[in-house]
Amino acid sequence: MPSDQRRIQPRKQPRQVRAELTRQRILTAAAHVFGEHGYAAGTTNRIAERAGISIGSLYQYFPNKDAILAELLVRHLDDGAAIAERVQREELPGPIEEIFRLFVRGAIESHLDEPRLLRVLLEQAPKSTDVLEKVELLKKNLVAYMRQLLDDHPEVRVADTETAARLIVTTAELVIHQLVADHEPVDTGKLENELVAMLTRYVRG
Amino acid sequence: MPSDQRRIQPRKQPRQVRAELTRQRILTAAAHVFGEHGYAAGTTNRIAERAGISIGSLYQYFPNKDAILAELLVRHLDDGAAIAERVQREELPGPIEEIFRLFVRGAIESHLDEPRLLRVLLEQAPKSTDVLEKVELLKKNLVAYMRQLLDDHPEVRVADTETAARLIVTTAELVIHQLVADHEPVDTGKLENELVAMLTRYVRG
DNA sequence: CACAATTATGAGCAAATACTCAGGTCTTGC
DNA sequence: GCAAGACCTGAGTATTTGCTCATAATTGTG
Repeated sequence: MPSDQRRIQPRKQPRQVRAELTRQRILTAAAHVFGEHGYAAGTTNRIAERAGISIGSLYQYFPNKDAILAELLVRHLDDGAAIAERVQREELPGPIEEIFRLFVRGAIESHLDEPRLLRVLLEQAPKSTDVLEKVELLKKNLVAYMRQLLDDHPEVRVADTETAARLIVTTAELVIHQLVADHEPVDTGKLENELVAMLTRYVRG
Repeated sequence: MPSDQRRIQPRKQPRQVRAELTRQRILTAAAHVFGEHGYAAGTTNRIAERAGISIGSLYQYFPNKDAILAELLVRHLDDGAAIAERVQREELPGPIEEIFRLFVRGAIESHLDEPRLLRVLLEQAPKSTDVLEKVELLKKNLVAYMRQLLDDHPEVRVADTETAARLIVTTAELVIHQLVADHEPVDTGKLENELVAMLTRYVRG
């Protein structure tokens, strides 16, 4: 007998084209609404209204409100993981500045559309065990990779590479989230340059 | 005729000792509850329960839920402003590293108790015009001061001091918020050292 | 002690909102 | 062209929660 996980799985797997289309509409609308109103004020009825469907349809594809936000978050995390892997797969004999630049640029790019949503995702996302683990895992991987990079690269001159790696990953993540979604957004080119400069000079000592 | 601002002012000014004591209890309880459950799930009934008073008493001193969180935020901002002023008033002919250290240490210290609350304050605080302006003002002052510092100090070698100042203030604020409240909190001494090192090396070029 | 002002109480109201379900409409396969 | 299943609808339900108000308890004052 299958375990009781009905509350997380969607009610129906879409089998017709219009169904998949409805699903997409819901997610797109949810991204907008959550980004605009935050999680609490982003009501399911508002999402359905924006998507141009009825509230009933929404609950045919998502068992509850959390599941919608969870799926948006998972998508973003998968994007981030893909970017990180891509960077890690490339050859990395060049100066550490170039490696930092690849990371920072990738991170900035993945935050350009829907910047407000992403802050909501990470700041107000319900602390449901499931997705939070995924967040932690991705971050731990990033920190671990960063630490190895610091350990191996000849240019690097910091003593505590563990703390340094954590600081670097945290800084890049937070600053990008904040400044991209800011009221008076910075020029992303400048942001990239300055952030890369800060990180590079830091590890060079 | 006085404008209709009854909804923001507390219902009563405390005139007896026990009243002021009740007010404090409410704020202390609210700090705990908001820090533990977040803003939305931090219900007024829960706050009253934790404070050991009735829900009615709570609404004798605060006109609504937002006002409680607003007062907590204002208190924190005033603390921050006081620290910033104190640092700015001191003589600053020394190396820029020492100035950064004063700032960073002050910021870390003011986040040591109730670190979770502070994240809630800045991340989920309702965007009520009133308090948000205070936040923006404090931040603008900090950025302005930092920029002047960068412009004047001989050690500094960054081209765009405006962007640099913004990056520095944002970085310090966010990283401290994040890492102090983290699941596996960093050693604050290490955090101070590494953060100061990063900022210093950045502006020295 | 009297009695007025201040403070405390908590059951309950009104509004918001996540979610259901009984019954429709559209698509598909034969 | 016609069932059968897939999809959609939206008024309504159950619950949560911010907040009120009539009443009671406590404190200050003469």
